[in-house]
Amino acid sequence: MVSKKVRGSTTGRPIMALLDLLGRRWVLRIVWELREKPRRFRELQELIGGASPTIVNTRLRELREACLIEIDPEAGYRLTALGQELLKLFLPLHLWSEKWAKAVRES
Amino acid sequence: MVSKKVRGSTTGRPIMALLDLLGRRWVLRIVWELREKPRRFRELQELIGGASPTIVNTRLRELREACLIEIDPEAGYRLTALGQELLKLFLPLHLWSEKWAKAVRES
DNA sequence: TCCTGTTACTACATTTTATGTAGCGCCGTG
DNA sequence: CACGGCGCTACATAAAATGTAGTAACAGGA
Repeated sequence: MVSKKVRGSTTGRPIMALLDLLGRRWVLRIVWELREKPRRFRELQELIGGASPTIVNTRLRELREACLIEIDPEAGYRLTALGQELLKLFLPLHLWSEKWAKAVRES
Repeated sequence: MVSKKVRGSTTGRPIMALLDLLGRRWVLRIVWELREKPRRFRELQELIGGASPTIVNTRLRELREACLIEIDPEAGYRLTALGQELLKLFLPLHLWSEKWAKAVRES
């Protein structure tokens, strides 16, 4: 039973489960920080701004259960093929976020 | 001062502020549920699965401050032009989530 | 062998955030 | 003027995240 019941997603619709997973604190950030190369636990923790090890570990576990990241004992945590696909969908956010920040600042 | 200090995003980099905002509980879900048409407060609350009015209101305020949604007194809450752009970036997620769910199930 | 450092975590008390339920004030209809 | 729908707000309880400390495994050096 890999697709364990995720918080509030009782519909069974994948998009809801995904939005729920990605909407948890630090999850988007973790995936983002793994975009370049694998990272070790502590390195990752510092990159995302010093979240507690408790929650970092919890999220890493959830992401592993979701097949988005995996552990390479040689290199640390890295995105799976699936995780990389997801990241690709998110890359345009980087560019868009600049535009957004500008618009918000001017409002 | 619109770009108020968001949780943990001290870098000033827009992408970090954006990931932080979108990583808050219910935010992705709210944007998603506004994809088709404007929704009223209570309607939205039920669509996303019955989050408390307290938090729904908090998130709606944050999203308004981020210029992603706005209120139309006639119709309720709706995405701004900026919000719709963001949503467009997320639409591929819908299709991808099906593939992801399948892969996770088989793992 | 013992010391030191690095790794990935876990424990737990405190603080922050979300929930659940109730209810308020405003408006339009009958 | 009662009624229902609207967008909230109040507040006590419950859940989640933080901060700090510490554990256990492994590696290299004296």
